[in-house]
Amino acid sequence: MRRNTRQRDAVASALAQIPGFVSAQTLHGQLKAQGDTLGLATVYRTLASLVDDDRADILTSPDGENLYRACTTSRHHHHLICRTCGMTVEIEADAVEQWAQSLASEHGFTGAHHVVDVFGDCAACSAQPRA
Amino acid sequence: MRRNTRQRDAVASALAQIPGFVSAQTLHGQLKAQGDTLGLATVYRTLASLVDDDRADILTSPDGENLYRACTTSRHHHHLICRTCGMTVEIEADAVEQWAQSLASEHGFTGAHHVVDVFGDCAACSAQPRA
DNA sequence: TGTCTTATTGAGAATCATTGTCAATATGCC
DNA sequence: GGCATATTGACAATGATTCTCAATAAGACA
Ligand SMILES: [Zn+2]
Ligand SMILES: [Zn+2]
Ligand SMILES: [Zn+2]
Ligand SMILES: [Zn+2]
Repeated sequence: MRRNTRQRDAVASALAQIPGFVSAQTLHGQLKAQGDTLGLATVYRTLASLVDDDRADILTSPDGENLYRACTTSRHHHHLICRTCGMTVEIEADAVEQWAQSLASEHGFTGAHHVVDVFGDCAACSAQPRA
Repeated sequence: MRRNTRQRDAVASALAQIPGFVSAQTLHGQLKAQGDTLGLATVYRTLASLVDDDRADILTSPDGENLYRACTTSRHHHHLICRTCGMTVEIEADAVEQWAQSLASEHGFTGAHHVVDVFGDCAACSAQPRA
């Protein structure tokens, strides 16, 4: 049974207030900065459980860090991510799901998962001069 | 200037003989097993330079490891990867390319790149009992 | 409300891929 | 051959993530 704890709420609500993806480390830092005291390991565990419950998204940044984001929907979806400001658009694309599914089965693969993310510069960031 | 060394050749040819993606660690292990002596750091550096020269592909596995593969084509493509044995199928899917492209432009994104990889267990590995 | 079971926490150690250090070595150009 | 320097390798260092395990607290139940 999953118990409700102060820490779990703190992590979930902190995550919900952040517009883009954050790392566990950063989230932990922000929580501590605002007075919440909780262990880093707890943040990792809580984020993992949120992902497990489809209440958060996870993705690996180009430099190998795991980033998390509160899900607005629990349905499977993909992302369009601004590599400059981190702004994220959630994407649902049945065509891609079906493509991935049939691709895997055509080649005899089972238990297929897929990673489909699009990175670019959003309209706002495209208009800015280089950072 | 880039110099040709025994180690670079060893890494490049070892990589070329492997059908799928391998980690730097694994490749280093195989090289040592076949008698080549070279440092792990050298394998990392050489693989990075191969990627830099577009002579190798790199991707990050679901568990955060960097995997490398000798490029057979310089054309843009995706992969269907066995998470057990690393066997890889190269995929070209214009539909996905167009989808990603139009998705990005619909949302005002510029300079879009995408990550599209499918992981699963290949037919051979699916037939095996659990490792 | 009090008790009990056990999920959860937290501080720090441990893991593990990857990168940095730097003296020793080897390559390409003359 | 000789030189400048790119490269190597053994090892330390980094850094994110996970593990350990005793202490704590959530929730069920009486
Ligand atoms: Zn942006
Ligand atoms: Zn999908
Ligand atoms: Zn396989
Ligand atoms: Zn593509």
